[in-house]
Amino acid sequence: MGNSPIGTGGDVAQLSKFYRAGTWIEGRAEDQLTEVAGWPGMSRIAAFPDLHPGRFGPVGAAFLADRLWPQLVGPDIGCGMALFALDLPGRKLNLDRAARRLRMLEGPDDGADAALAAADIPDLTAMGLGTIGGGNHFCEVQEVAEVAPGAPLATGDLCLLVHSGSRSQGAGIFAALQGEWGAGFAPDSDAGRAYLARHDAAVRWARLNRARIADRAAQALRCQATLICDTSHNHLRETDNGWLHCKGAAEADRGLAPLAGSRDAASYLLAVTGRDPDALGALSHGAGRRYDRAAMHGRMREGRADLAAMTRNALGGRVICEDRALQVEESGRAYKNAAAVVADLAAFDLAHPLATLVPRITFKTARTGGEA
DNA sequence: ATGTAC
Repeated sequence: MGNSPIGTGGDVAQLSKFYRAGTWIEGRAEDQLTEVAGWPGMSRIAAFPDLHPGRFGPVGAAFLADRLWPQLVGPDIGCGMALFALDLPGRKLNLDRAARRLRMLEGPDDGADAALAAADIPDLTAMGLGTIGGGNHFCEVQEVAEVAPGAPLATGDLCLLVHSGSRSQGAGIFAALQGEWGAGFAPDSDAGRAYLARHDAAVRWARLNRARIADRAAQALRCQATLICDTSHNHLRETDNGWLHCKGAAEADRGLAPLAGSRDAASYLLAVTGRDPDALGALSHGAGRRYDRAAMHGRMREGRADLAAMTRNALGGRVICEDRALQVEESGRAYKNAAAVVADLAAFDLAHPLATLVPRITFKTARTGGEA
């Protein structure tokens, strides 16, 4: 199911859509799918319910090709979601005190150099390691609400969801290409090999970055963070059938995957089935944007009182986002309904919810650091 | 996405 080959010509990728008729998908995102399906050497595409328009192609899809397309990965190479269990019960969380302490994430990571040296990642520096960055990135303390049998978390537990990537490292790798990817890179070309090596390093750096952020957040909260799962959603890798590019599409080969909601809506821990080969081993990574950044400024009041109210989320939790534009652009209203995304994934038997994770403190950015 | 441009 879900297959809808487009066009009548021969050289068009097979497109599989994993969303149902009632799911909100922007027309421009589907136009982009059609466009990328016609790129040379593109064989199969899987599109997921968090699909939305992006700069070089749609976000929320996986693309199988005979060559490398760096623009389908984008500048934030290795960006992903990592979920950690905290050994701190939800009933012990003092929201205001914890929010104050988490402000230390704004500062530099004193352990970055040592962490990078231990990881032995070639040709990248520790600059920015352990920091969240901007845009849609965040570090969120969540409380487990509902759980399904087999969940590695229990109701009332706290966890940490970190969404971040390779910061200026991946952006530098992408920028160095200067847009000169032509009709993609042949994997065995000098340019292709050089990009792949740098890409792989950035993917490792980004995973390390999420672990550093979680360690720093746990330190701020006087507890320990234990990794549950970490899935990259901007990367490419070689498969038996070609080069798989994931853009806003999570790795679905790890049994588990986090799916981000928004600051106003629950995230999910998913059990991944891996049953449908047309999904190309990928999966939704979040709710997906409903409105682009510019549109959000036309949709929200931005007065002092309005912005002050945004320090609380819709569920009584806290939001630390002391950047005026980002506060509006990353409002919960900018995102689609994560529960509907999860329902679509379940309907196609791609993944099923194991735990519902309610946002308690969303940390984006602070103007000043936190208390010691 | 970006130690955020001219």
